[in-house]
Amino acid sequence: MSSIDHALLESDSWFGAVPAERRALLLAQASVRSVAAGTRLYGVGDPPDGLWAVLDGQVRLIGYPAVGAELVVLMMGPGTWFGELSTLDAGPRPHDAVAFGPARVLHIGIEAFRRLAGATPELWWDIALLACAHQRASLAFMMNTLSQPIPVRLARTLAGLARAAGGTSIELRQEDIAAMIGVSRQTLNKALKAMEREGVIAVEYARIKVVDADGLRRLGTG
Amino acid sequence: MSSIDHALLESDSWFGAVPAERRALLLAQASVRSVAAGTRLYGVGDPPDGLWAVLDGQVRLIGYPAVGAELVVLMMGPGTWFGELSTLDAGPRPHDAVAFGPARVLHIGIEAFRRLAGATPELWWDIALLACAHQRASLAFMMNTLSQPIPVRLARTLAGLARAAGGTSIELRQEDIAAMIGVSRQTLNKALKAMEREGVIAVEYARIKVVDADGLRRLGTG
DNA sequence: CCGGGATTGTCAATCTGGCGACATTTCAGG
DNA sequence: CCTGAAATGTCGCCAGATTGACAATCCCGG
Repeated sequence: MSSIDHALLESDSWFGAVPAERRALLLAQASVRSVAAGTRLYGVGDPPDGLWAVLDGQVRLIGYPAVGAELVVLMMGPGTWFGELSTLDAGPRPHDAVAFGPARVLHIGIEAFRRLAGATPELWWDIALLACAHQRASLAFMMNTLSQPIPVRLARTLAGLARAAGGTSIELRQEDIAAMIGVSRQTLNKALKAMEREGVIAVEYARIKVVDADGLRRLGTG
Repeated sequence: MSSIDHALLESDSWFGAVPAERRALLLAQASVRSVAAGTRLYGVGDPPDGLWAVLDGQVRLIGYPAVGAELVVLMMGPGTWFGELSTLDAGPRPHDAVAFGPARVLHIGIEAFRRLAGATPELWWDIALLACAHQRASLAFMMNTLSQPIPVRLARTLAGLARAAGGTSIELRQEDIAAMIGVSRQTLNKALKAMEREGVIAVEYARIKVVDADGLRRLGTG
């Protein structure tokens, strides 16, 4: 357990707001898993298996709007907690959680969580607030994506990805970014190139570097 | 208070699952409001003002993706509860709630709810489950809308509207339905006509009648 | 250091949906 | 029953996105 970076976890706006004694309860029950690239932590329809957090690497939440189609619902970087919805309402998982690249994750099994929450019901309250935060993020995502011109969607998505990655380097194929904002790879490439010409980002191989974060925010307010 | 239709409210999958004694607590604090068409019950950014339910008519949740643009997030018919997100996390309203047509709504003020929940903390649990249900609905909506061909989105939306209306008659202008699935009125009209030719629906003036509910489901599974 | 698979850059052809315009139909109110 | 406002049905045109194709570039493993 000594490998858990407490400062990182507390930097998360949700976990950081959970009182320290309950944070300790959760962490005491958590196990660290190192997973290979592409590992599916859970899948659509699975029964609840507890709470997760990203320690290193990135985890994607992926939905399936239709057979053969994928939609990246959310991309999560270190410090982010997820999996609270099924933990709360005991319903099936609404999406896949897949490790993008090798990752280290924190896992609290559903039985362990229920045991904890049985003794400390405030934990239910805590993850309800996590659910609220994710609900707001979902709504914001819908607003971002629907009926917005592509450059704006792209700017907002990149800003979010950069924040999730905790830096200025976004390690994603253009194809993945295209899927996130719902356009073809070719169209995305054109938009990226246009943004690069404005000096806001630098397009590299399987990577986008944010050169001018303020410029990105400005483009996202169009 | 005698004008509250208990059978209607209990038919809601969330409220119906709340234990009867807590349902009674909530209803005892609720006031009935009759509002004119277009009344805004609350708006984006407002502080929390409690829980609501639709008794008669319809209420739309509307977001604003950009200046001048509207997005109907959710359309709610009689029996539906809403407003739990801000009630739970005390954050600002993420969208407007607007009465479509004259409506009767149930309202439990935020102070009243907090007083109730102070004495009966299980109420927090209850509305957390409501939040979960809405989160799942949001995710489903995202799957429906993003990267789905128009006929599929239309079929799913109509199926949902028919269910919300509690029958086979959907009383909406084509312009409103178009806004819900994010297309122009003209495009929607074309899709409606195509669906009518397949014998699944009947298009009337400011109204859609579902003729073949099974056929609608089939089209929504494309 | 070199070859092959993966990723990106770019083009032309095609298609889809948005938009403006306008005729037609329906409804409500005098 | 008549009239005007609201809603629907249908054009054609156009901007922009998709698709398929292919060359160029990059990275990794042997």
